[in-house]
Amino acid sequence: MPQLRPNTPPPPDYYRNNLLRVVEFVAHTYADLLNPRELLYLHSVTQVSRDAQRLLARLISRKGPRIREDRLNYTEVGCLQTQLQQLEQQGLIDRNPAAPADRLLMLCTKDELVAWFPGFARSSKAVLLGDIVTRYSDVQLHTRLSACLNWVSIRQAGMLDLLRLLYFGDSYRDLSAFVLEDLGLVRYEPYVIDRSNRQFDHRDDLDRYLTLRSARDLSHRLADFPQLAAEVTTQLLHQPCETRIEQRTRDRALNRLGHWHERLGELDSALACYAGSNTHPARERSVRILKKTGQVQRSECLQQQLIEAPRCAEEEDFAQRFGKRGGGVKPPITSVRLDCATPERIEDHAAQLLTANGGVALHLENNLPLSLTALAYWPVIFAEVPGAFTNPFQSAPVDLFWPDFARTRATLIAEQDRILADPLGFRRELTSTWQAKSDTANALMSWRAMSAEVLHTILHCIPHTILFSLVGHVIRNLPMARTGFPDLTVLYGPGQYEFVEVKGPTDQLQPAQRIWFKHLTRLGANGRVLKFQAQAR
DNA sequence: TCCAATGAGG
DNA sequence: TTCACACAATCGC
DNA sequence: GATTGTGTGTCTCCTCATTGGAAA
Ligand SMILES: [Mn+2]
Ligand SMILES: [Mn+2]
Repeated sequence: MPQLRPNTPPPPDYYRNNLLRVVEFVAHTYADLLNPRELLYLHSVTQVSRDAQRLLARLISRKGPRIREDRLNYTEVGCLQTQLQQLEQQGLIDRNPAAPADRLLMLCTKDELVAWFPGFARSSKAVLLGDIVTRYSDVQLHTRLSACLNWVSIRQAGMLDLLRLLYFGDSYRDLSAFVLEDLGLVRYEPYVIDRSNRQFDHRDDLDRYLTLRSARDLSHRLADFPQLAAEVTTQLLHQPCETRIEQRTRDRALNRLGHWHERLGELDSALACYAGSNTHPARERSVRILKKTGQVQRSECLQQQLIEAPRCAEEEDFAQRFGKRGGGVKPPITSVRLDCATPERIEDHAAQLLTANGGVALHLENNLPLSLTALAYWPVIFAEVPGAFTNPFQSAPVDLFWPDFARTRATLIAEQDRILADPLGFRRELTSTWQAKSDTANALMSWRAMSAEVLHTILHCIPHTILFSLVGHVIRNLPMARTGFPDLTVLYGPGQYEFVEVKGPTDQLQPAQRIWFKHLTRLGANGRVLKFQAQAR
């Protein structure tokens, strides 16, 4: 039930109510594991006046970290100064807080800088800013700017990050999720939140997660803090992990650190990182390093382990091919000379070429297998398995991309397969789900790419046996089936179709793409690579 | 004058 | 932050 | 030609206004 219209003012309490919903959910769900400081923060938010809450909700949605007071024009907030004062007294915002000079100056437009700091050479804003910074100290600039304008910043922004994490289950979404839903742009599956399986059961779980996340963030910015690499490495190697989310976060950070050490030539440290990680591509990297450093026997031994007990498809493919040039299975390749310079995307060029004599080429990539799987197994994906739905606004169960997703739901999948096995049932299930769930958020579904028309053409041209085995493969192997599907789905007519991966002159088939071709062959589907070769001169 | 980039907003 | 591409450097036959 | 490594671009709605820099 959309309650918002674009460019039409929402009810005065709209943004405030969204904020309070977050606060109430967190207070209700996690009261037992929040510390006194955090509880006090929640209390402060609920205690300030209605108008102050309205303003706070607006401030939270602004970019920050510093916001100019003269840019706070909100009709629903009465007496701005009173509310600012109250928010400050409650410790929720700071007014005119100190900050590095260049940051403060960025609050001003270029025209304002010219007016307020006369005597500086007129040039680009960046240069002007640099000139002013070298002339004044941070403190001097603060007093000078305070005479011209006022600004505020949200205090304890970390508290709001925590609120977002506990409400949404991740840190990527924010209060705009409410708006998108209320505008009717996104719908959400009406699942029931599993109150007996919280995302974080004890304070320890939360703390471990936060520690891991900061380590992970650091592993992304090692270039800025190279001196911290060693410390983070040892910390991660000794970090206990209890849940699989923790394990995965830790593994990915370790893989990143390993890669960093590799680039610096610190191969022993790299090996240590990879040894502590249970996730691809840790063992592949180890095989390479061992080979490169002359430890041939250890390298081959590990490679043998990968072949005998691969942890994922990528490992298996790597182990089969490493050291054997031109080894492994190869998809059929058609080579074409690239005669004219093509300003357009190479995939579009290929699409035109392939459909010159009729048919339609769709640039869907992974959207084809994933969206079809979403439609075919919708009830399986949103089945209320214990612990799968712990937060509002989920577009998938927590474990959608975990290796045992399908095992946990084996019975449900088998039931759904009985419907899908029949060609008519398959078609009915997909089209009716499309209509019933249109625009409902599903991590596998791209509603834009898989329009009703596209879906009908696909069902019309690709044989049922192929589609059925394709989605069956995907739902059972989501971690690997998520990437690498060929660029183009080309539909010529009933029973006449092909999946085409387009390659430019310098492009090479990627491991994930090779793996998909392997499975397409096994499933009996038509697939090939269309390679454009540079014009010989 | 035009334009791309950015941010605010529903 | 993700995935896939573009491009460069190197390897091995 | 195959392989490996590295850097990059486009994204999670869509529209409007503002800003700052460049083209004309
Ligand atoms: Mn592609
Ligand atoms: Mn391609």
